[in-house]
Amino acid sequence: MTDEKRHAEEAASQHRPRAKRRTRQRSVIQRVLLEANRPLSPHDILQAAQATAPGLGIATVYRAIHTMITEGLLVAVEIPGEAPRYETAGKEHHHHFQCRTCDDIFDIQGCLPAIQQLAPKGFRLEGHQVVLYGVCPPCTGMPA
Amino acid sequence: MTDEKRHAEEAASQHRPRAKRRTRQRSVIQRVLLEANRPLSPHDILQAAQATAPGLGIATVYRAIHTMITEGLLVAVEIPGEAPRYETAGKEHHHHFQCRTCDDIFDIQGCLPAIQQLAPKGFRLEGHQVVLYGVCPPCTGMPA
DNA sequence: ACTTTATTAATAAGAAAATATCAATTAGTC
DNA sequence: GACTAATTGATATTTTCTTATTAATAAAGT
Repeated sequence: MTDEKRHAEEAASQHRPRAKRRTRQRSVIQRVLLEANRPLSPHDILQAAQATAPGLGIATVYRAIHTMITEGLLVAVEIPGEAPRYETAGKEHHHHFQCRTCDDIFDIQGCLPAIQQLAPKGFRLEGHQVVLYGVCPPCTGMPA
Repeated sequence: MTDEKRHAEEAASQHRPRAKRRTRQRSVIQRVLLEANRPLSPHDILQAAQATAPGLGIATVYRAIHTMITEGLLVAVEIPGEAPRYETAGKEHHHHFQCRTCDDIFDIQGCLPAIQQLAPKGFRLEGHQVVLYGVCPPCTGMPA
């Protein structure tokens, strides 16, 4: 009856999972995102993380992304016509730049308060997003 | 030999297709886009056009979109996290508003020249896009 | 070290958008 | 009105991205 009793207790304790484990894969993924300091796609993350964690699978990347979003560590960055990227949460309001050569996304500081004036009468403005397009420093031939 | 001669002529004339036909379906699709005066998704177009052209298929909508883009009558409008919409070409530079209630996209007149200052040093700025989010007049309870 | 079970890697499956296929239809021409 | 080929409608297929499955692995507690 020991098993049954334990099961009953677990059920009573609202199906509490043992605990979140701190795995090597998840640590590597987190570090990759912190060091990149710009939005990365799941594939970007996989590529970068595999340097430190060989054999890492794409499913694990997606699972880690979901977990980290739930924990408030990551936010999704949506760029027109592109699959979502992800970057570390907590940054102050900012926008993004997409390089037309390498397709990478970069953070852009600053905003335009005047943007509040663009909404026509009758439209309730709740938020906005600015995306700049062009060529990033590396792709223009600059060292870094 | 009449047939062979005609074929030869056609081949010589660079495989010229007989002509673009002005079909009922394509006319209806074009009218829908003109009257909407805002970006529509292929599904939006299908829905609206079926009122006038019962039995219209989604494939025809996609084909018409491609044709019209090639002819310079339409342009694609990409909104973050959304499938592309399409609107009539030739409008002057403008941006878009997405309603968080109905997901519809609306044209927004005006722009922000100061946006040119947002690109950091080293980034070659070639274009930009602004998307406003909020609630459109109909969804706020306004008649129209 | 041993046990438990959350986590992983590999891959199948799913979801959504767009395209290809093909017999039937129809616009444009004679 | 008849003819020819572009076009259509219905549907299968492809493509891309994401999630589910499952046996094997490996954290964390004892």
